[in-house]
Formats: sequence, C-alpha cells, structure tokens
Amino acid sequence: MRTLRINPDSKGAASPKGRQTLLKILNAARDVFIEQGYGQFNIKRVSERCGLARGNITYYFPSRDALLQALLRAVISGYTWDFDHIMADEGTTPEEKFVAIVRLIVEDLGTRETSVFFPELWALASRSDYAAAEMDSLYADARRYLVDLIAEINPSLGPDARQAVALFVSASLEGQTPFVGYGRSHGRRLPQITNIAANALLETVRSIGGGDVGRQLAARV
Amino acid sequence: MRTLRINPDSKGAASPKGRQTLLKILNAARDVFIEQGYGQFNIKRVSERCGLARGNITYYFPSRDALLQALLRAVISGYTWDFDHIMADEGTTPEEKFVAIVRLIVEDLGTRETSVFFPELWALASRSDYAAAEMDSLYADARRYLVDLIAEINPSLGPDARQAVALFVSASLEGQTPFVGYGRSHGRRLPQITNIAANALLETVRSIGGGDVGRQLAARV
Amino acid sequence: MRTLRINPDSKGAASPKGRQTLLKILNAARDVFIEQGYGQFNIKRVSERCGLARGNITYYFPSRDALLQALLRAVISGYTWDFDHIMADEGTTPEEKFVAIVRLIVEDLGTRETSVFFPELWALASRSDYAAAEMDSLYADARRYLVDLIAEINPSLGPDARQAVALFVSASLEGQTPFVGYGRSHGRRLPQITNIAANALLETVRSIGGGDVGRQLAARV
Amino acid sequence: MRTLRINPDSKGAASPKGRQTLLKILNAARDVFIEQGYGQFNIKRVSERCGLARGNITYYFPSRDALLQALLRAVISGYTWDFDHIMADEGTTPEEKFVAIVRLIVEDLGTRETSVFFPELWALASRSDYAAAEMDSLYADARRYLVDLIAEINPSLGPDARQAVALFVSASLEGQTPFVGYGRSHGRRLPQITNIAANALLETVRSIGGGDVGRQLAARV
DNA sequence: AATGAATGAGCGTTCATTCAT
DNA sequence: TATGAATGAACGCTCATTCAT
Repeated sequence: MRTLRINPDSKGAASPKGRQTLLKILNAARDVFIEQGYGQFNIKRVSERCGLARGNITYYFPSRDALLQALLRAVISGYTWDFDHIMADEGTTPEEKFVAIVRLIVEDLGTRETSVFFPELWALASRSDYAAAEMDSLYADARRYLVDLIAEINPSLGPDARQAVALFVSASLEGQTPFVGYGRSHGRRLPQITNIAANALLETVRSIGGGDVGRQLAARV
Repeated sequence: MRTLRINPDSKGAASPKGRQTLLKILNAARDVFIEQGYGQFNIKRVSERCGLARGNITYYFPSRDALLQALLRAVISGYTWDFDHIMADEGTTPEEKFVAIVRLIVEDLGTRETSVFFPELWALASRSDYAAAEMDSLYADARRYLVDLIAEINPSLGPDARQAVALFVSASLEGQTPFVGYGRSHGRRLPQITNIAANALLETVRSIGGGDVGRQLAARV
Repeated sequence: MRTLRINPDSKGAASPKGRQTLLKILNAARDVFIEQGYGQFNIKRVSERCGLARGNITYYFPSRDALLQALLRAVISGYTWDFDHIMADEGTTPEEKFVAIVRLIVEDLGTRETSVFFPELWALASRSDYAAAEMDSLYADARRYLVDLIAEINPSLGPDARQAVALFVSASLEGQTPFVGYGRSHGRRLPQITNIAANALLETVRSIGGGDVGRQLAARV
Repeated sequence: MRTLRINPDSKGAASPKGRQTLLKILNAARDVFIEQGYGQFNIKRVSERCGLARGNITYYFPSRDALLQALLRAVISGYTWDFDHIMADEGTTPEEKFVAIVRLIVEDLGTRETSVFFPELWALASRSDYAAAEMDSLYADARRYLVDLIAEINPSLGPDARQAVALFVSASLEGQTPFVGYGRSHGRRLPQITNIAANALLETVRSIGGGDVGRQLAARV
C-alpha cells in the first residue's frame, strides 16, 4: 500500500503530533474510501476507523468535503508512478522503456487500491471540479513521460499528435481497470492483457502515421 | 437520449396508468442519476423530479436499491448498441465493420449520458454484485460482435486469444470515456481520439501474433 | 383454533359473499395478531395475509381501529368457554363442577392463541375503552358460572363476597398465563399448575370465612 | 414512582452530564411507556417528553430497541420489592412474613405504574426474547423469598413442589393486576382482594399435600 | 365488491456540524 | 488538541387512508 503525503499547509501540520494525527486520519479515510466506496465515505466511519472522536476530525478537516479533497490529494500525490528510474536507465531503448512503463501501469491496476480508487475518482470527477483537477494533474504527469518516449520512437509525429497518442495510450491502459482490475470479472486475464497492451500500444506508437494524426487518419478510414 | 425499457416483471405495471407512472419514475431516476450522480441519487430527488409523492415511488419500487437496480437494468437494456445493421451490411469488409463499430462506440461516449453513466457504473460495480452482473452482461454482449470480426480479420488467433483481444479493445475504448467524454478535460479531442482508436485498434487486431497470445507476447517483450 | 363470529351489523355482512370475505379478513387479522402481536398488527399485513387488496380491507373496515375492534369482538365472542355442559351434568357435585371449570380454563391457557391473545388484550385494555369493555364482558360472563358454584359450595358467603371470591379465582387462573402459557418460560409446569390450581382454589372456596370477606379477613391477619 | 437504575455499562455515561441526560431520557421513556403504552412508545415522543433533540436520543441509545431494553432493565431493576426487611424481622412467624409479602405485592399492583407496566411486559415477552428474559429474572428473584417461606410453613413439600407452589402463588397475585389494578374495572375491590389473597394463599401453602404435588393432586381430583 | 394507484404523515436512523470543556 | 454532547436536516421506509375505476 502506498504511503500518503500530507499537504504541508493543512491545519495542524505544524506540530509533530498534529502531523501524526493528520496521517492517522488520512489513512483511515483512505481505508474507508477503498473498502466502502465514496457512497459510504463519511466522517463517522473515518472516526471509528482511526479511533478518534468525531469532533477531532472536524478540528483537522472543517468539513467532510475538505477531508475528501485532502484524501484525493494525498492519494494522488502518492501515485506518481516510479517512472524516473525507468527513464534513467541508459542501457535500454525507448521502446523498452515504453513497454516497461506500460507494464508498470497495467500491473498496478491489479492492486486492490488502484482498481477501486480510480473508478471512484473518475465518477467523482463528473461532479466535483476539484476531483477533476486532481485527476487531470495526475494523468498529465504520467503522460509527460509517454510523450517523450513517443517522440523518440516515432519522430514523425508532431507535438500535438504526440499528445493525442499519449492520451490514447494512457486512457487505453486505464480502461482496463474496471475489467481486469482486482476483483473484477476478468481479473484472471490481467497477465494476458498486460502482454497484449504492451505489444499493441508499442506497435501503435511505431506505426501511427505522421503529420496531423487526426486529419490524416480521418482520410484513411 | 435513449429510451428506457421497462423490465416486464416490474411491480405496478398492471394497468396502463401504472406502466406510464413506472416509466415516469424511471426517467426521473435516470435524470437524477445522470445529473447528480449516484451519491445524490435518492428517492426524494426522484420524487421531486417526477412530481410524485415519495410514498408512490416506494409503491413501485419497494426500496431505494430496487429502484437503482431497475434503473441500471433499464438504462443498460437501452444500450445494446445498434451493431446489427453494421454487421448485416454485405458490401463492407470485416475491417470496415470493425472500424465502424469502434467509431460508434467512441462517438457514443461523447454524449452526456454515456460519459456520466458509465464511470458511475464502474465504480458501483465494486460494491454491488448486481451492478457488476449488469455491467458484465452488457459488455459481454458488445464483445460478441468484436470477437466475430476479430476472427475474420486475424484467423490465426485461437478462440481464447480472440476473447482476450476483444476484451482489450473494448476496455481501451471504454477507457477513453473519463478523458474525452462529454464535459471531460480533453473532450475537444474526441474526434482525434476516434481516429487514433480506429487505426490503432484495427492495426492491433491485424498484426497481433497467432497462437497463445499471452505466452507468445510474453516471450517477445 | 376457535372459530370467529361475525358481528351481524358489520358492513358487507348482508350478502353471502360479503360474509365470506369478512371472515377471510377476520381470520387473517387474528393470525397476524396472534403471530406478530398488536405492535405489528396493521392493515398491510392483514391484506397480505388474506390476499386481498388493501383497499378492500378498508371497504369492510373503514379504519385500522375498526378492524381491531371487530377482531377483539370476534375472538372474544368465540371464547365463551364451554361451561354449559359442565353445569348441566346432573351426576356431578358442585365441587366437581368447580374443579372441572378450573381445569378447563387452565388447560386452555396452554394453547398458543390464548397465551398470546390475552396478555395483549390486558395491555390494550389500559389504553382502549373499547378493549376494556370487551374484556370486562368476557370475564363477567365466565364469573357468572363461578359465582353460582361458589354459592353452592360455600353457602355462608354473601352475594358480594361471592363476587369477590369469583373475581379472585378467575384472576388467579388468568395470572398463570404469562408464566405457564404456551411458549412461556415455565410452560412445562402447566399440568402441575393445573392440579395445584384445582386443589388450592377449591379449598379456598370451601374454607373462606363467611360474612363480609373483606372486613373479616382484614381482621384476621 | 420508583427510581430508575442506570445500567453501568450504558454508552454515554462517561461524563456526569452524560449520566444526567441518560437518566432524563430513561425517565421520559418510562413516562411515555406508562402513559401511552408500548404501541406509542417511540423516540419522537420520548424526545419531546424530555426536551432533547431526536438525534441526541440515538446518541445515547443507538436504536429504538436499545432504548426499550434499557428501559425494561431500568424499570425492572428498580422493582426488586423490598422483601428483605420483611424477611429480616425476627419477631414474626413465617406465616406472618408470607402474608406480609403477599400484601406488599397486591398493594403495589394498585399503583399506576405497576398496573400499566406489567401487562405490557407480559405481552412484550411473547415477541421479544429480551423482554422474556428480563421478566423471568425479575420473578425468579421474587419467588426465591416465597420458596423459603413455603418450605418453613409446609415442610412436607419437596423442593420441586415448593417451586411449583411459589410459581402458582406468584402468578395468582400477578393475575389480579388486569382486574383490580389502578384504573381497572374492579379497582375498588383491591383491598378486598388483598385480604382474600392473603388468606387463600396462606391456607393453600399450609394445606397443600406433601410428596410430588403434581402426581398426588392429580389423583385426588 | 374489489383493485390499483396515490398521498402524506410519521418514525428510525444516519450524519455533518457546532460547541463547551 | 481532543472529547463528549447536542442539534437538526435529510432520507429510507411503513402505513393508514383516500379515490377513481
């Protein structure tokens, strides 16, 4: 399970004890959110989970919504996938790096936390600008790596096309979650899907046409 | 907006008036679900939406959950994408049919209903066996068409590999929803993504290796 | 199970079909009352029990209370214990008749209906004048027999004393219900208690002092 | 009116203020139960009675049923009749003690609380295991004193017979409640019935045959 | 006579939030 | 900081009752 990162300007984050309690609350919040979903996510359950009085939760988070926002930020902050060491590895080709990243993402979606958290986040993003913004920043981050690799693998793609292809690749990978994620109906296919994804998306990046992808492809089909 | 289909064994569908009211409730329920999400989906809002007394909602649906289930079923029943006429068109190649289906799906995800409903459904499926089952049956249905076309386009794939590839294709398409769906942060890229998806996935189906996909691919990468 | 008696001036009691439905409702009402208690006694359950629409129940009984009253009367009407043949038996002494009546009453309290119905009725009588009146008339009826026998067994007792002793005897017997009635915690002692009651109460009637019982006894102790 | 005893392991009894509020709630609950009966016993009425918000009642008692259970226990705990000083009086014979206890019980049943509470309890005991258990423990307590006295008054009775006779005596006394209790139709006869009960039951204990009461008596009648 | 439909009041329960200590 | 206490709004659900057909 990933570790949560406290937002430094949270209330109570000044003293060491405050920081500890903050973490206790956020961890409990994460557990409740993962185990019971957004629908059952409320201060009462969180307080029971971490053994603190309800009043104390509101001391740190003035409202339920504030807690949820802090939770989203904390979870998402912990998610910056560990792509850096993949990128830094000098002995590997861009293709190999691309495949490694794809594999990392797909395998991650086999964890309970990921396969529960993200669908909730996507749903939330329809209602909450805050959730939408957090979601955005997370994926923008991940796409940055993809864009760089795509540029190397397929130099014929222009900047916008690279962005679009990275978006497609990223969304394709995320889309596997509700189907082969932890506990989902095709969960046993996760390894198989991992391989398919790696091959298919690498091939896609290699072969997709140059120029303005959108217009060119529109003509072809 | 799609029309809802009443489950014929719903209670209260005895008289014509009852059936009309049932539909009124389901429509209101759909609206609330789409506009406010699962979190705000409750009988009070539904009753206000359709101008009926709260008690009358429970007359038709004995519990909030029963209403939700009926709603999921009704929405999902209306969703059997209109693939039949695509498949029936004798002048088109399997590749063209495949691309047509891909386009149909991606374009559909640009509608408000789809881009709100499905993420909620995916999140729900983590908690509710019922939602999971409905979700499953819907996608199983859609994949059936894909499997047939994949078999024609790439005859070297065995039955299980076809299933896996169809699953990957379908999930890849669905995965675009939270990113380029209606109102989502990259919504303006929907046409571009549509083209990329069509080309990339067709290419994937064409070129993906025969035999046991999983093992073969595992070896290649 | 005793049969219920319809109040002839009930609505709908005119036609044969009406009478039949009335009985169906009352039987269902009795079952619900016995099986679920006054607290769960409501029109919905009764209607489900007898398979009639709720609207139809209110056709016969304009209100829940009216149904309850009719039920009480119907049950109580069916309860006039069969004392007449005991009293008519010419070969038996008054003592034997008294004991026979005591036994009949105590044994009856071993039935489920009796041991559930009467405590509910006693509780009800605190709140409802109607229930109190029905309860009164039932027991006044039963006491009439006792008073006659007591007069024969112990001629020294004046009219008021006879009434008081009969009241004590009757209440003593009823009091066994919550303790040795059907399903109660000392239910297995019912036969034993029957014998004790028969002997003790017969002895009581025989030996209790003449004159004004109240004053005399007050002096003795 | 008797005082209620708080169950020491009740929730919310942490601070003095909490304990005070708990008592306020229980008192209100008792009043509602006595004045309006089990049928009208609900949290809203209790909250109105004690001037607290409904939510605060559930803060102390998580459910209506928990409140009812606490109420039963509190009322019953307050009921351990004051028999000890009667038993301790060295100048009185067992007969006199027996009569004193009988009088105490019968006179108590002339209070409003008793004559309303117990019939409700007996009815409740048919449905609720909890009520049945509480009822049981209360009466088992009371019978213990009777059994001891019976053993002294009539040494020929074996242990089981003593139990049975005590049960009969206790039930006979309780049985007077719905008839001569406070507000009941024969309430004016309470003093008269007190005397009859005292004499009759003392005589019963004195004269009832030794050996196995059940079998012997069965033979006699 | 009987049904299905509809209403509205009422209650249990949950829960975010406030506040005194 | 932390807790216990208290509030009030909201919601699910039950149910008696009314009414058109």
